[in-house]
Amino acid sequence: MTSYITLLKKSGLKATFQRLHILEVVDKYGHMTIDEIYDKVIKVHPSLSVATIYKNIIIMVEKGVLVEVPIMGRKPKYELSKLDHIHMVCTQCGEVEDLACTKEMNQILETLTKEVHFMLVKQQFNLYGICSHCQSKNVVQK
Amino acid sequence: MTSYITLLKKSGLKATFQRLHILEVVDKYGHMTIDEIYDKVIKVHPSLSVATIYKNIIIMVEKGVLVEVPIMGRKPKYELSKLDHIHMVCTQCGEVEDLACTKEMNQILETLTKEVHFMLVKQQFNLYGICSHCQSKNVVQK
DNA sequence: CTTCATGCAAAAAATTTGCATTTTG
DNA sequence: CAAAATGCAAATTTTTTGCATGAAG
Repeated sequence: MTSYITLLKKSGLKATFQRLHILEVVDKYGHMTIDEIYDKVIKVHPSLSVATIYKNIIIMVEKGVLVEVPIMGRKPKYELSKLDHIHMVCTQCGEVEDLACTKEMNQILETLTKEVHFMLVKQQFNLYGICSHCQSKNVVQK
Repeated sequence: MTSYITLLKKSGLKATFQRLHILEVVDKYGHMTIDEIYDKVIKVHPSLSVATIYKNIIIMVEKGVLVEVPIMGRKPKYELSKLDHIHMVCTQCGEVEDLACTKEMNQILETLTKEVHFMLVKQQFNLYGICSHCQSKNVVQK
């Protein structure tokens, strides 16, 4: 908790309970949509208003505390800022899992973008498929 | 034009003027948001309704004719289906350019996902940065 | 005690739906 | 012709805004 406070203050934001709860929930679940965050936070803080969620997500993304993870065919999710990594999106259950980027990949991308004079700042990789959990569920059901 | 007709019919969709215009516009500009598509198509087909745009984007994505390209902090764009490739998104002008995937990258991803038992079906890579065009504009302005 | 954040309600924007009419194959 | 698609208007859903009140530093 105390680390979230530091994080917010470093970013020039006041450490309100609403923000702390949002960060806690996002951290705990890894990747969440706005309404998933709202549903979770309202349980521990029933007076929370949707407007506050929206305002906070927006400002925390602006300040770099959160990162928006856009996903094909679904609502975007949000995660805590961390080193660039790969997202494995399960097209069945919608869950997102992280995978570390390899050094080789980063080098390849650096080379490729340099060739076309694109000033690379950030990368987002989404892999779509079926997660191991859904795969085993599918086998059982058949 | 005639190839779009074939494409639609192969996908089990009737080749209406509305759909042909949508495909033409998306093909011409590469990557477009729903309202960009609407704005362009309405010029050649003024009676077009927004509902038709939505219905068609949805069904053409379902049928695999179009692909949704989700983008951090912006509305999703749509493109014609083609081999997986990398998107370079300019954070300044919002334009999206394509970059071919390399064989090495695909192999790395295959290995990585196999390790964690993720059944990989499709990939989407977004690189965010400043396109060469905006870079030169920026220099001039300073 | 000043600045910033919240919550509420209203407004605006984006998307979806139902249905009568038209178009396509 | 039958099936599918369109256009319109209304209904939902999602997001944004303004402002009075309350909390944080």
